[in-house]
Amino acid sequence: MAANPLACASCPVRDRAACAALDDGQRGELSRLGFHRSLKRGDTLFHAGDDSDHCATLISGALKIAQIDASGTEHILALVHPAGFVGELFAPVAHHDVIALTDSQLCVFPRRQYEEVVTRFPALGRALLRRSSEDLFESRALMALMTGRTAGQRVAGFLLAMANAASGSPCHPASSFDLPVTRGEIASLLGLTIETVSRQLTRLEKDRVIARNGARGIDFLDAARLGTLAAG
Amino acid sequence: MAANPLACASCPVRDRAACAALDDGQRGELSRLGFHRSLKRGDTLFHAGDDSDHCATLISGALKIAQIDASGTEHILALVHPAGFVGELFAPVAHHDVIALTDSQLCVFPRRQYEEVVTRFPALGRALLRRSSEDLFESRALMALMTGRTAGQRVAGFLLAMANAASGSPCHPASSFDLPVTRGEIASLLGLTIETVSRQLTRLEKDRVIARNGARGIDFLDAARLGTLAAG
DNA sequence: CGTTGGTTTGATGGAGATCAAGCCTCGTGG
DNA sequence: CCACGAGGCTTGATCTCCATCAAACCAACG
Repeated sequence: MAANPLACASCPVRDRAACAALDDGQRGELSRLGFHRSLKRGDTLFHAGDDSDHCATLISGALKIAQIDASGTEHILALVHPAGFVGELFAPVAHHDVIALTDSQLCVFPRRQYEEVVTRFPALGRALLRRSSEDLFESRALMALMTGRTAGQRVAGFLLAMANAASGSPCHPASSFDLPVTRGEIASLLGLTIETVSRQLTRLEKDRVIARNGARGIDFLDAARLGTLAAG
Repeated sequence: MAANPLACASCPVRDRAACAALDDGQRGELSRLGFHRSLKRGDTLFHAGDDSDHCATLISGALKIAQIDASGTEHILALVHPAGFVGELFAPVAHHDVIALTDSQLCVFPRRQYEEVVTRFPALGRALLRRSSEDLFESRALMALMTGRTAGQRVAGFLLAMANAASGSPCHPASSFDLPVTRGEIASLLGLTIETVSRQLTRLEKDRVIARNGARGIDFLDAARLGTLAAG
């Protein structure tokens, strides 16, 4: 949780994150309020129920937004990729847990001061609205991915989504990448069990649609086929 | 699609919708851009793939946001209740269909002009951001409601959610209300089949947890029990 | 090494999908 | 006024996919 001065000039997400909507002077002002924070895999950034007094932009790594249900099982509601924004500006307390899936770097801001900047620089508000709309669209896409689809369709769709996320641009998905999540996390995202996810992956490998490098590495051998499998 | 002048003064959602963030003068300006529109059950407001050139606030009634998958089945991604906002301000084309579930009244605005007002009145942008965040939270709640839960839990949770929506305030849910949706629409929302939804409802009735008035009416006989059933 | 956390594989059972009738209820027209 | 039909709803019988239970495997690490 070291409080370094922010180095926006060399920030890898400087033109994709919400703060990209600001000009240099405005960004400079915002940067004086924030600080960098590093998380290791498994570290918790926000805890459900805590005061919602900070927000953050993800610079590198990956986060999960999750919830523990009444029976103690974790449900992953969303993944956050670099340039993503987390934190609730309107609720007094956090609704969900936000946890690092891999080692991650963030820009963290005190919520109060961030809100004050939002009101002073409406362009930032617009950028947040755009991000929020995109998150909403993504959440609905995930819902569509889960409902009324078989385990095979869900896993295929998930792999395609991760390929897009891995390359940063949806136009040309990566054909070889590492999953940032464990089998259990995939299962939680897709509403399946670990075993079913594992079986679907071995099946895809047997059918020569993908190859696996260790537990996390994925290579697409037949991306087109994967697409038709996902579409069902 | 009659173009009446908007009557904000008597609008039933005037202090809950996004435009509530504006003062009277600003709202007057916005109102000159919009027009009222009535939809009958089943009417389509926006069609997936069409140019996203309008947005709207729901005054009364109920809408569904839906998507047709590759196999031709409709998936309902969200319900919209009065004071809700629909339309995409950032995408060039609509991602989803927006269809009336019951006869509905809306305020419709040309997107271009609405955006222009948003930039001029940042308070409106903030209000939209707040709405969007709430929609996002609701979408995630629906995801949590669907994943890893049995059919009984989903239906119970759905009934509670509808009771809250029917009364407008989450603090005191209605104990007697009409569902705005058909069995098929419930099934689509919950990722179940019509038959399963029907069976769960008859089961709840047999167990004296609810009573049914015709096909759409629901009375809670034992709301507490319904809550424990939903929690699982 | 042994331990630990994640992953794979196998055997079994059950919740819910699917297939197939029958049943209300409302609106239309003879 | 009643017959009729069309949607929507309920109920039953069967089947299937995935959860569950159980055990072995693998790699990293102290």
